[in-house]
Amino acid sequence: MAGENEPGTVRPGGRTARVREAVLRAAEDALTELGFTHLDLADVARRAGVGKTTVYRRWGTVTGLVADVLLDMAEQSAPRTETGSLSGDLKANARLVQRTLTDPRQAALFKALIAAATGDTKTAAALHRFYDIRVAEWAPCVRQAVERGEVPAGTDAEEVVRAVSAPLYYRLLIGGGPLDEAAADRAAEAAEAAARAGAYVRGREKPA
Amino acid sequence: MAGENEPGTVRPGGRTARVREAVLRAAEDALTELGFTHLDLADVARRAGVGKTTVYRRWGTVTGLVADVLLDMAEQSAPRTETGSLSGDLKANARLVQRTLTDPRQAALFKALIAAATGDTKTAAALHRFYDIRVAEWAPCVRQAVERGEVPAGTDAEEVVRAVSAPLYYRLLIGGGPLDEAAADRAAEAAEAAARAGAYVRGREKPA
DNA sequence: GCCATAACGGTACTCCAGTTCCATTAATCG
DNA sequence: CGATTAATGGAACTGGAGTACCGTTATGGC
Repeated sequence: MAGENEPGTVRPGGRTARVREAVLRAAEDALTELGFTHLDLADVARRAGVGKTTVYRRWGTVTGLVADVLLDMAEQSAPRTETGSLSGDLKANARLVQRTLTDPRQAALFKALIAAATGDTKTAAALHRFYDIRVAEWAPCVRQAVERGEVPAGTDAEEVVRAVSAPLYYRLLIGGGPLDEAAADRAAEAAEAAARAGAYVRGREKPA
Repeated sequence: MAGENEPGTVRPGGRTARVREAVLRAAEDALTELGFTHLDLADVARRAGVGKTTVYRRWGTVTGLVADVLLDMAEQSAPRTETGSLSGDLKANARLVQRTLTDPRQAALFKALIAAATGDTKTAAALHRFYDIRVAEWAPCVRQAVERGEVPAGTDAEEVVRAVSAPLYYRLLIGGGPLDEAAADRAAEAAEAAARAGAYVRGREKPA
């Protein structure tokens, strides 16, 4: 995550790009294995087969490196499945999130990313961007439900998608209950029920 | 968070207790001001007016100290308000959480606590305990709603309370939208609508 | 293909988080 | 109140995270 005229901006090709790739991959591995707390930039450099001077010059701090990891992750997008019904789509989304947060390696990585974002504004912005993109990919299924009349007009599609994820992340980070398929299905059903009841209609004065 | 026969267990009175108090207060201040990332135990010792050797001996690591802060916070409980209706109670809860997470100092502290918990099992356990207690304090208002027939029998009261908080914490840590009263009210309404629809009934096979 | 220089990488250095050691203080038991 | 020793706290030490310096590599423009 280089600043204004930081190294890597004038000659971004060839070696510079290769170094970035290697360092970001190494950073993901290190975050997964060690977590945010025990991350050491010299260790990342070693894993990447790169001089530690380079890592310190281009990324500077652990949070700065994590911010760049997030920018990189935001580019690769995963396609969503389509089931035809709001219930089916939301459940598919919930299960995808649940599987991600249950996989030991991915769970560790996401925890590390979120922890890093709590301490640095730029990292937080990169995290928001990452999730905004992911949420936007799933929002269309809610808009289709609005068109089909399953859900009130004016419903905030993004907010419904976030409502599916929120309880699952709550368990991952805060509450710590089981993160199983039942939890995923409950999250999807709750979001759907709330959406049908009009809880996510934008700019109301009073509840329906 | 002393282990089996760590210092402080044989003679817990007098000075030892005073040191613990001073260190925990100083740790809260430091976490609030600097965040989890930049916390330094020597700095905490200085703030507490205590030898840094003592802090390292009794708490060892930053996450260890945070775990003890959480155990301490879990003891002091805040009473809830009662409005008589489920809608009113959940909204009161949502607004309380929203105000906490909006206050700059408290928000910083909670972010730091959650970030610390992502990296250490014991700290995570202490965090779960803290929130289990807070959730349990608010669960009765949902149980009363079940008795009044506002919500289906078999509804998991704790899960409803967690559902109110989840979207607010999602914004704080992950999504980053506005954390205002409208967001709080929406969270409360959504949880209520989902609860009425039976989304939080325990041990169902199929959705209602 | 050649030049100017952006970017990398090794080495040596600094500084402070975390440890070790031991003298001092005071909590608990009788 | 006095003895025992748990617990604290100062001071000196150590290792490694982060920095500075400078020679080497190879990118991008001509």
